[in-house]
Amino acid sequence: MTAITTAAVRASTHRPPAGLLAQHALVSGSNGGLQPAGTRRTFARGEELFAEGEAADFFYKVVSGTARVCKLLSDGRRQIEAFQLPGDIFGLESGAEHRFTAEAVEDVVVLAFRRSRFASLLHDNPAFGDQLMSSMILSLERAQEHMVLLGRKTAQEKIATFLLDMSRRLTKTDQVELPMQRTDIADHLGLTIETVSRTLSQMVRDGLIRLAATGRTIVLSNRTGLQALNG
Amino acid sequence: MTAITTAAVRASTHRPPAGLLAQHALVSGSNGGLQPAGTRRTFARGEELFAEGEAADFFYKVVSGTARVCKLLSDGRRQIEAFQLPGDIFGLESGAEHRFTAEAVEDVVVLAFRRSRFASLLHDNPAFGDQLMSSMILSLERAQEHMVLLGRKTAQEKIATFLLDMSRRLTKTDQVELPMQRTDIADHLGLTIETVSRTLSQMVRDGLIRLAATGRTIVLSNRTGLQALNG
DNA sequence: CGCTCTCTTGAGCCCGCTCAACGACAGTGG
DNA sequence: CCACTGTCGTTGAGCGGGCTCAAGAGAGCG
Repeated sequence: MTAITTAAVRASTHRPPAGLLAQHALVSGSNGGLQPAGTRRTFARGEELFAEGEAADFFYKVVSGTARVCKLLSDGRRQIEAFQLPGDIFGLESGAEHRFTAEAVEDVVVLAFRRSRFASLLHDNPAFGDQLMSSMILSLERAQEHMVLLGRKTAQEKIATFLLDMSRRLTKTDQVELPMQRTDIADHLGLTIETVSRTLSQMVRDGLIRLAATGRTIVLSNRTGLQALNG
Repeated sequence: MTAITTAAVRASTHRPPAGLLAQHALVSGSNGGLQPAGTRRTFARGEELFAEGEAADFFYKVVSGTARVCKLLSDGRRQIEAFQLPGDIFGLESGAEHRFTAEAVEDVVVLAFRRSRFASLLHDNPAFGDQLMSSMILSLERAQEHMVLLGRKTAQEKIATFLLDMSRRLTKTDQVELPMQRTDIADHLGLTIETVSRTLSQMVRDGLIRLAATGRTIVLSNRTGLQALNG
């Protein structure tokens, strides 16, 4: 049981999907032991998991699919703080309300955990507490890296970093099936959709990547070249 | 020391207490014996607390002064992820090494905690673990807000947000004594030093702020106007 | 087939950057 | 006391990367 929990911790760090499968087994296996069971919930593409200002009664762990956590400014400008992929934990707040909105980028299955039992979870189940702490640290590190990207990288560097990151988190191969559309990428990288599109086209011309007809499947044909743009 | 710790946690929380924050009462209500003692260390202006790539044996809590946590790109571009003010906890990593550099913006006094005792701290002292978890969540929330700023706000909005934030965290009055120089502000907000300077000058002309001769002391003479620029 | 949604491409503009000069101090040494 | 020097902040002139506005091309679907 302890070993299973440990595997779950690993799944939330930069690890291969292997750990992920173990965790699915864990959830469905419901041993009623050390791992607190969340409630399984499914959201369709575009659906809202929670909205800014709502009571933050739950936090979430992605089982499958992709969610985006974002914030809107008063005039409609949007920043996507992160894409939440399988294994990621998100939606844990210090205050009573969610300060960001979470939506399904594509159909997504999550485990929902009641925050009101947060303290008792931590105290009764140190292993789960460790997992949560690791997850928070990981989220913070991702956010820190992303601030460097947003504050100091050029459009080309932003896209290169994004593609390499998606490859690492999604497939670890040179072929990446992006779950999100260009608008989401733009709002994640602090660009406009036109700049994202133009930059990708330029990368094709430069032989760095290849684009499938739909535009969602991207082949990283020159990983070294992309890494050189990483900063 | 316990008094400092408790006040610091409160000062760094910008939300009304909710379920999670019940633990703060635990911390403040606990006797001094439960709070693990860190090692007090002092750094002079410009000194390095730790560098990117160094072993992350310690994490820190600011007692007085200001530190900056930053990252350099290969060509010298710099992003300051955060300014650490009294009460803030930083330098906790998921890996073995620090992924960012921390330096003293002005003379700074910190408490250093050994990370190797991290797990035992958490288990032997749940209150301290709660405080750490709250601190991580707070850091993450700050990082998220900052991503909105970096990705989607104009120079004027960035400066306005920064000034209001510094006022809230430092003095809570309309007169702010900035501990950092223009270069640091620029690298924090994803701007150049010239743009920071020009924007501040324009704000003076617009009657939003007043600048002392040295430039470090800023009076927020029109807080409402600044808040309108906040996004 | 028409409709919608998504993505791409073009043309021109503007905000913030680059390059450069200058001013205000604080130390420091003669 | 002033001259010299380094650091920090301000201001100006001009440029360019990414944005805005606009049109068009595919793909999916009824």
